[in-house]
Amino acid sequence: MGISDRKERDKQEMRKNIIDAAMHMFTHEGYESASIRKIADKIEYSPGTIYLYYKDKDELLYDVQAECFSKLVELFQKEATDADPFKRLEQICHSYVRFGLENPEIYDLMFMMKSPMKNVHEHEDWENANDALSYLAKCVQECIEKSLIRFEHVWMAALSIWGMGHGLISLQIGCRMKIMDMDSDQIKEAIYASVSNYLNQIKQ
Amino acid sequence: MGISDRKERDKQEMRKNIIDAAMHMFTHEGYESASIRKIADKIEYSPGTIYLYYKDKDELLYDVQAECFSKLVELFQKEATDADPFKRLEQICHSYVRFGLENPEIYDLMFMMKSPMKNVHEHEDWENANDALSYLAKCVQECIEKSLIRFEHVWMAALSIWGMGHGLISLQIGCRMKIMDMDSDQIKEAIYASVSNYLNQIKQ
DNA sequence: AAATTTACTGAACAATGTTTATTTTGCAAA
DNA sequence: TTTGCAAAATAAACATTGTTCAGTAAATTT
Repeated sequence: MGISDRKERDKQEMRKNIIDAAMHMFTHEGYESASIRKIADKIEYSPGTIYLYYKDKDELLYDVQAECFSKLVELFQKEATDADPFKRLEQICHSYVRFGLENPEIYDLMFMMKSPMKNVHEHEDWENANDALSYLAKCVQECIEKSLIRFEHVWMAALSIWGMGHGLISLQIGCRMKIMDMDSDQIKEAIYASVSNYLNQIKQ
Repeated sequence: MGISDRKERDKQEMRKNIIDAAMHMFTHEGYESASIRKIADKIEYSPGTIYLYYKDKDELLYDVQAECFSKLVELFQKEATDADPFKRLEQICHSYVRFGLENPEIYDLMFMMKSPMKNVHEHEDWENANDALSYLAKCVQECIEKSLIRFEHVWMAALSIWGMGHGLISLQIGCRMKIMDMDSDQIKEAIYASVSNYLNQIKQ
């Protein structure tokens, strides 16, 4: 059926339209401005229309999140390509930290906000993050196979590395680094340094 | 002046009243239920009254956060008392992780939510967290002085340890651990294991 | 007892996510 | 081309938010 195909295509196009508007709102005006009404305004539709394509805001944010993750994966593919697995691991971490610090609102949506995760139910998996996390996991696996890091289990290594990176980034984004008496630039340097230092500590 | 003293005491008492109600709301009904109106309802005042004691909700949440931090410090003082600095460090981390995993809403308020931090301005310090962080920092300092951990700078060690702990806890609270195909209990075990493992890695 | 300051209220405002009755639109059949 | 119908979009409404403010009650001072 050609017609229902086109209908489906139109629907996807409208969704893309909505996602793009939301994304733009997020990056340029900040999260607080990304209300359903303002997104609707931007694409020149009424607020109700968005609910013909998404059952609620969480579902929409989940799709925006997906878009963000594909940008992160792109970044990995561009910046983390060293043949040596450990160096590649360093590149991944560096890209990840920079991505977080330069795009705090987007990082928030991807790794901190609860609302986009509301529709990822128990025993379902979080598809959005699969590619990005696989990129890390594969690299970690190679590192372990070649005995480049002091870990035995891939998942534990990946979790620890992710944990360290995310911890520092999210403390900064959440303004908790105000406890340190450093200015913003010093803090960012400290975060990069801490992650590098950690990688050196697990190196063997 | 005795009268203005009593006035001040009354004011503090009312604040305590509000904080307690908010805290109870937070822990028992969850963050979403902790609206100004519901807090006002609980203490049997009108919503407007709360604004005679707090200029906005952020300021109120900041005070609730303070209460939470004093509970965390109490926990440290109860559970992290080993004479050996490294063992004490392990106790601190263990208490911190357990506190986070058992009180996700409170942990959120303390370490994740932006709103209570809105009134902590640039070049001001985040008083609420001082005692808790000092507890960690002092312990770390002793560890470094006795060459028990592979770190030279206190602040970098503290930041790294905090970063790792917070990273893992907040990923779990923010539902990001759904990427791992483990159930909730397994994930919690993995978090404890990762933190312990990290401490062993920095041990020297 | 009267006047004044303080404490509190309750209604209103603006903004949010969401639902629904109604209208507009697009398209196939007559 | 006109008619009828289904799909798409809207405008208005609802229930919540945080917050403000004019008015009222209470407490204190004169």
